[in-house]
Order: sequence, then structure tokens, then C-alpha cells
Amino acid sequence: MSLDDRKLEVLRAIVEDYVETQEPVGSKSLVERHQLGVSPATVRNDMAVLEEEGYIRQPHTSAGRVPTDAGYRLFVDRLSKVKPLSPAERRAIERFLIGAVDLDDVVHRTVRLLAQLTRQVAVVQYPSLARSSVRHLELVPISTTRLMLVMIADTGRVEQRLVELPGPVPADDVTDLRRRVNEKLAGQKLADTPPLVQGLVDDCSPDRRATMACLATVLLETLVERSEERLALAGTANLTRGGVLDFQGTLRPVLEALEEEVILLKLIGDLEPSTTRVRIGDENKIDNLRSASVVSTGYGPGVTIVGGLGVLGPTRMDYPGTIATVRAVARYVGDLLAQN
Amino acid sequence: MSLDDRKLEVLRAIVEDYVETQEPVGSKSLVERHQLGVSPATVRNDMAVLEEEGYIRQPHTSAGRVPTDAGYRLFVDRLSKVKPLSPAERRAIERFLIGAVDLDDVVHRTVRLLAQLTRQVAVVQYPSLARSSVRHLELVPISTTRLMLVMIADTGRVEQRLVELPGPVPADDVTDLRRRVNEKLAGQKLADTPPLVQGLVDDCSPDRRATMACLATVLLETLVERSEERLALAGTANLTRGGVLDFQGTLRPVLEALEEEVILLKLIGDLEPSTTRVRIGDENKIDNLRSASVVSTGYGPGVTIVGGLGVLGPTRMDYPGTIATVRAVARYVGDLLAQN
DNA sequence: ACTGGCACTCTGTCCGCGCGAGTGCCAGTC
DNA sequence: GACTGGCACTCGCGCGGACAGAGTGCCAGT
Repeated sequence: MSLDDRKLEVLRAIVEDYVETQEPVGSKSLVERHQLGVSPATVRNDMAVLEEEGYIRQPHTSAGRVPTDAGYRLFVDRLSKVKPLSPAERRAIERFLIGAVDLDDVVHRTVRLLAQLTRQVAVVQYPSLARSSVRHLELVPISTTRLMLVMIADTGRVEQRLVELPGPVPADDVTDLRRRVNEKLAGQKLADTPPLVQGLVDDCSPDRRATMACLATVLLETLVERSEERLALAGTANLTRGGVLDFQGTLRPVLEALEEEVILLKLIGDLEPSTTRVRIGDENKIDNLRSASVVSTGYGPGVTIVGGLGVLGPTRMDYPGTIATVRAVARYVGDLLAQN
Repeated sequence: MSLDDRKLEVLRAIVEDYVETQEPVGSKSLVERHQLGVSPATVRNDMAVLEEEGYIRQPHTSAGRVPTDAGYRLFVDRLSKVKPLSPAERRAIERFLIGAVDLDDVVHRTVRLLAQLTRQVAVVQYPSLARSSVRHLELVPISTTRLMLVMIADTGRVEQRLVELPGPVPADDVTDLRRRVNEKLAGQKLADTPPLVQGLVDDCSPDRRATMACLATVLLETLVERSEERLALAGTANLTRGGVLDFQGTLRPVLEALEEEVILLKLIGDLEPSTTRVRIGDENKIDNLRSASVVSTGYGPGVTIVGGLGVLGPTRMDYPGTIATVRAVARYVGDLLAQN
């Protein structure tokens, strides 16, 4: 049995009402609040069908209906219209992002902005090293046998690592190392560097090889293995919004999930399609987030994507509004990065 | 009326039982669980006095007693013995901190360790810039009119900022700038730098003065104003431990407070006395944290203190254990920093 | 100074009840 | 055939009373 237009309309009404009131919605109140042009009894029949198809369910016999994950899915895919941002929101975004002085600042401002606008938990991934190029590598002597390696990426990220050298290295040698390393690696995509690093060691004169090998190890760690991504998080207090009603009674599992960077990255960091992605309830495949939805998208200067950002909230969330906000913020951040 | 030894013993017993069971403790169960050598009736009299003095209170008439903030205070100051760490905990600390590769890593591992050991929310402040010295300043050309300024502090912190120059500057000039800046500032305490920065501009030849002035502005921001401290946070999920019982029903205010870096810094960042500090309930002067206690201490290589760390939990917390753990972790972190 | 006993108070819980919202179904109507 | 009005039914929820249990304060006695 396929769903005709009115049934879809009923589903949309249920989702909208439920999101707003947080209470199971019944047939009578539904026809009162929306111009469906039919009687409650008819709506009831439609509801029965929608329930059979798995889009809505009753918390208890003889209570109103509540959308299921599948119901939200259908709503997001086919029923919701994009909600344009209010001018006030646009202004808020602009005001908030102006005046950011460096990458850290941009990321922090963005994540707070997102949390504030969506009134949900916001996550912003730092520009991914895997998608960055090396802009410059700097070697700073700390002591005779220690160097600080500083890598500056074109996305603005700066990573540093301490290098323990096998023996004392004179200042001139450091200068030489710095030159060689930069000649070889500057401008390269991080992903392409490993063979080049190996080349660096091979090209070295034997007496310096040990030093270079040391440096190479740390370089590889910094450039590749350690490309473990960084994140910023804000708005956890928003989880307490809907009372304890959302998240089936306890925030525990959600807070736990939010502490795991790996999990968050999986949620927002899957950057393949450049479009906005919505994961509803079970769809995000993480037990702790059974009753949470994630709206995420990629961002970057121009069309390239260097990182992800998104928000997490109860499945019962204002999808159209959230999607619009996430998109808008991502676009503004992209523009901001493009200016650098 | 002063409190004799037995009354203090009763208070200690009440605190210990309440912390453990989370339930108001009555006179009968008290004599059962502790060898007080007197009858419940006697204990009741003592309790009446303790209540009069404000150390305990009854949630409702005819319920057991619960310690007040003042009760916990007295307990912490005079009644609790330091609880030595278990060998397992010592091992956990060592294992956890070994293998940290850089400052970020140290801080993150520490904060997670603290959260795990105390089963509470942990906060670690990055080594304060205000207490650091400049180790090296690096200028990296990004474009002809842009420099990246990277400051490396002796505590391992690395700060970067973008400098917009008034006009194109040739590479040689950058080298010169770098040399001058380092000659003047390297090795100086950050707090002492402002006059030196001014000197840098004054000493400059007129044609380069505009550039140097630009750089100086950013330097000052980076070195002083922007000494806004950084923090790491972990273990928020532990807030949900005692059910919703702690924190009078809602985590909301606590989560909100935890999002405010300023507030957290005030809590753990007051580094004057090098001893461990315990702030109980109202004592921390923040409305949102009325029902929370904070145990914090400073850490640093050797005897100097470069930052603070601590944990936050319900006033009903295991003070002796928490204090011991916080101290131990701070000492280990200090040792770790000293090695650099 | 401590103790045993007693009356009292209060909370939490369980039960039963009635209300109201909401449903499913069915017969009737357009 | 699709929609509607009506009706009986089901449940969750809130309310009030009764009850058990824990804990107290007080007092007289040792």
C-alpha cells in the first residue's frame, strides 16, 4: 500500500507538532491545528496506515502518535522545505565570525555560534591534516640534542613535536636540515609526503644520516600517523533542554559518546558527499546515540572540503531549521578560510 | 559550646556514611556501622548539637542527617586523614603518562587520567603563558604581506598568530626582523616583555618601522592580552553518576558553568598557595555551582608552578581520596614537565 | 553523663478510583 | 469507494487515604 498525499501531509503534521510540543499527538488536535480538510476519524485511519508502515508509533495503547526514526527520515527526505535563515541569524553569524584572529579562534567561535543558533551540541572539526598541504616546516633548537619541529599547514593549522636527536647537532646543521626539509616537503599534500621523507634520509650524507633519520621518524608521525584530527565541542548544556524527556531518561550515554573524539569524528567527519547529511537515531550506528540525531556537513574554502562540522541533538529536533543553520555556518566558515 | 571529640567522631561518621550511601544517615545505623561505644540516643543528642552548630541538617523533619557545606569543611580541615594511593593507582598514573609526545598530549592524557581515577569531572590548565618565558620566536612568510608569528615558550606551549603587514616585505627583512625580535625577547619572562617590544619599534630604522609596529601589535596581543589561558576538560559523563540526586535535580547549571572557560580558570587557576585547595559548595562563589565542590592544586616542574589542575564533583564527594589523587597526579605531571 | 523507652512526625509507597484523551470499529452518508 | 459521526473500550495519570518504616525529641531512670 503506498502513501497518498494526504497521509504524507498527516505525517508532516505529526512531526511538526511533536517537535514543537514534545507530546504524542492525537487525531483531534491534529485537525484543529492544521487545515487538513478532513475529520479526525479519517486522520485516524491514515494514522493506522502510517503506523503499519512503521513511520509512527504509539508510546502506549490509546495515547497519541510519535514519529519513529523512519518517520523522521521520510520527513527529512521528502516533506520538509528548507527554512530560510532569518536576517537576525545571518547578522549573528557575520558578527560572530568577524574578528577571528587565527584558526583556533575561528574554530572556537564557530562551534559556539553553532551551539547557540541551533540550541544543540555543536562539533567542529579542525581542518583535516590529511587534506592540507605543508606550507612551512620550522626547526627550533631547544637544546643541543633537542629540536622543536613546527609544521604550518596551508589551512592554518600548526602542529609541533619535540625531536630527540641521537647526539649534539651544531646550529649550522640545523639550518641545513631546515632548508632540505622545506625544499622537499613545502607545498606538498600531507598525504604525499611519506615517500619524500624517505628520500630525505637517503639523500643525506652519511655523517648526518642518523640525525635525519630521527627527524624523519617524527616527521612521519606528525604528518601521517598523528593526523589524528582535532575537534572543538560546545553546547553540552543544551542536552538538558527538553528536560530528561529526550534521550530516554539519562544523558549518560550521550555525554560518554561526546567524550570520544573517535566517535565524533565518525559522525561529522565523513566528508565524501559535499552535501548536508542527516543521521537519525539508529542510523548513526552507535548504541549510545540511539536517541540522537546528527546533522553535519563539510566546509572548506571554495568547493574543496577540509573539515566537517555539525550538531547533535534529540531525534525530536527541528530538522529544517537545523539543516539550514548548519549549511549557512559552514558556508560562512568556508568563506572565512578562503580569505587566508 | 565547643565540640568534644566524640561529636567530631560522629560528624566524621556521618560524612563518611553519607558519601558512601548517598542517603541521610540516622542515629541507629550510625552506631551499627561504627564502633562509637555509645547508644543511639546519645548520638542523637550529639547530632542535635551538631545541627545547632550548622554542621549537619535534616532534609525533612524526621529523616536522617546530611552534612552541610560547613560540615564538609570541618571534615576536610580536621577530620580526614590523607588516604594513600593504592599501588594500582600509582601504576595507572605512571602507565598513563609515559609516552606523551608533546604538551598537548601531556595535558590530554592528564585530564583523562584525572577524570578516570576520581570518577569526576577533571580540568587541566595549560601551562600559563604569564608564567612562561619566551624560548623562541619564529616568523614564517605566508605571502609577501603576511607573516605567521609562532611563539615557543619554555613550558612547551606554542602560540601562533597571523600578522598582516602594511606592505610587501622582502625575505631578507624577515630574517632581520626575526633576529632582532629574538635577540630582544628570547629568554624573557612573558610578563616582562611589553616595554621590550616598545623598544624594538623605537630601535628600528624609519623605513622598517611601520612593519615592526605591526608586528609589535600582534606580539603584544600574543604575549600579553591573549594570555587568555587554555584548558582541557574530561569526564563530564561522571556528573550523571549519582543519578540526578546530586546537583539538586538538574545538571544544567553545572554544564553551563563548565562551558565557561573563565569560570573554570577562576576555580582551578588561583595558584598563589602551592597547596591543594578545596572549595565546597557556596565557597566557590558561583551560583551555578552551589552544589559542587572543587579540589584543585598547582603543578609545575620542581617547586615553581606553571598551571593548575583539579576536579569538580558533587559536594558529597570522597574528599580524602580525591585530594590524594589530585596531588599525586599534579606531582607526576610536574616531574614530566621537568624532564623537558 | 549516658541510656532505654515512648510518642510523634514525616516520607515513600501502594492501592483504588475516576477522569480524560485517544483509539478502533462500524454503520451510515455523499 | 471514500469519508464521517458515533460509540465502546483501553490506558495512563493524578488524587486521596491508608500504612509501614525510619528517625527524631524528650524524659525519666540508672
